[in-house]
Amino acid sequence: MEQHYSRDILKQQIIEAGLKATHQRIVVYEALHELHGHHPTAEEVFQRLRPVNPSISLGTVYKTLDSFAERELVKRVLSEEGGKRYDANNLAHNHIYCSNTKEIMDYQDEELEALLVSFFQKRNMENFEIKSISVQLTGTKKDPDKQISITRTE
Amino acid sequence: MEQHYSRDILKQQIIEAGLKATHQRIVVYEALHELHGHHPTAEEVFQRLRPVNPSISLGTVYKTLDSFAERELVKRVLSEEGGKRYDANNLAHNHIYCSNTKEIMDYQDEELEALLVSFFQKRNMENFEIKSISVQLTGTKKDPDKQISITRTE
DNA sequence: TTTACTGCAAAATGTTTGCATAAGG
DNA sequence: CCTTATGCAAACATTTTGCAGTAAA
Repeated sequence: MEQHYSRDILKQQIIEAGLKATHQRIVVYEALHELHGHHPTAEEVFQRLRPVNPSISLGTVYKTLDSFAERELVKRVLSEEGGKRYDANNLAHNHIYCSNTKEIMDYQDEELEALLVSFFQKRNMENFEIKSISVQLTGTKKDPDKQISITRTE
Repeated sequence: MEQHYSRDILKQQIIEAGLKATHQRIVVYEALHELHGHHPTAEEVFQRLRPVNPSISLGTVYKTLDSFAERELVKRVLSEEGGKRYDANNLAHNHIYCSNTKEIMDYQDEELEALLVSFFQKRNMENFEIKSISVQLTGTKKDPDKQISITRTE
């Protein structure tokens, strides 16, 4: 489940995005992978990094996340709560949001993607080029302490 | 296109939501209807109301929008930009987001809703009750000055 | 060596809170 | 009346900015 990314690989990706691979950027990027699916704010990334990197500054984390988002190394996550949240780029474009616990969970579903792509091919969007389609399920966990699981019935 | 809501009707809805229908709440609610589809922030609502209601305070607008959202009179709109945005409740759960102009446009599509509802009935969501499904199309307007139009081809 | 990035601190924004006064039911 | 909402100002939180010093390429 927890995937490992070596710093060398992360460094490479930062360089490929056209940015200098500073130590701060590498550890921010690493933290985003470790927190993948948790959609942290700049503050949360900063708090996670601080113990090990005492000299890092919050301003740098803000700037770093901004530049990552601009270069599409990470994506900004939609939020109703009104703070900027980030996630390491990945394939899951869909989110499940629990309005009780405020959790935002990633949700990947190939079949859903395919369905939507084919749906929007049949729609004629004049003057708009679709870059991505994402679905947000809002609702409530029946048992806040348990996980949500999704299986196909059919 | 621009739909009219009399203050009496708005007042009625506020009361039905279990809130006292103060003048401030009525004009905030009215502004949200007038700005429907524009997804304003508290600040934007405040600026709109100020000329006609010089005594209204920004704090009240914040509190009002909060209580409206809590009572589900209005909905909070998802944003990547990290500010709280609101909209009068309506049937369109889908948004089209232009990453160049930062516009968020409402998009209603019965057929899409039906497709998704039936899709998720076939998925077995353990421990989660879906309240609403919304689709976000991210992309770019080809001509920033023109409107986006959507037609069915098939 | 040159350019771009960092850290720091201050400023700018955005949002919430507490409380005395005012208004709704 | 009694309760709840308002306005105001202060507190708090979040994000951006400017700049001198530092590190990457």
